[in-house]
Amino acid sequence: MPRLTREFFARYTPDVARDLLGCIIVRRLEDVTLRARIVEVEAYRGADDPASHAHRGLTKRTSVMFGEPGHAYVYFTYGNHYCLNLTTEVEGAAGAVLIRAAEPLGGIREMRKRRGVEELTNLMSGPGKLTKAMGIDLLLNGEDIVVSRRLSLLMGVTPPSTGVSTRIGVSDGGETEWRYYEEGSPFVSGARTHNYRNRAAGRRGVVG
DNA sequence: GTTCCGATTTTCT
DNA sequence: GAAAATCGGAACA
Repeated sequence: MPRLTREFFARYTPDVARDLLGCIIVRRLEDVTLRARIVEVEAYRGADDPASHAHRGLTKRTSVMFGEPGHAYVYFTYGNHYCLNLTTEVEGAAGAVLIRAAEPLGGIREMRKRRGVEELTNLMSGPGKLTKAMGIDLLLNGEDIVVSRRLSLLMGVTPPSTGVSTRIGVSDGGETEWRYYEEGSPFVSGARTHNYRNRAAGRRGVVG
């Protein structure tokens, strides 16, 4: 399978986000290689996007979002978790796609060990879980995933049915529907542990 | 320098 | 259903 190119990421962020569904994340560790198929993402842009870290302009933290497309933007949040994003848009314009959930494909034993849980659908069904399962932390912030050996993305097959909804966990995201997920996938965040129907099911486009 | 709070997960009631 | 865990970045003084 071909590796995703610089050009793939140098586009309108929501388009990149949607196209990332089905693509494969490859994480090479010292003695194991972990592979997972992306099933849920969210798009974040710049000044026009109040939910984005880059909304208030360029800072030390968000500089990666403004830089060359095709790099990893990793940040630490809630004092406990890391989140993996892939930068988009041409250099100088802010943009990134948050990888929210994936389907484990390879190195599952290692992922279980890192997560401390057995269930496949609970291994990477959330942005914090995903980074923990794949051993992704701030050391990978800024990594060029177009050429990196430690972290790379492979072209995949777009899911037959893609769901769309508002973004999760953002306080000021408005009605912007920039969350994309593989419809019906048990590996999507909240598919088992939460119950969207109790919250804002309609706004999230998740029914049943 | 100080304060506030988050693109979350887990655990307890 | 609610809250704790836990820390760095960004904003304000």
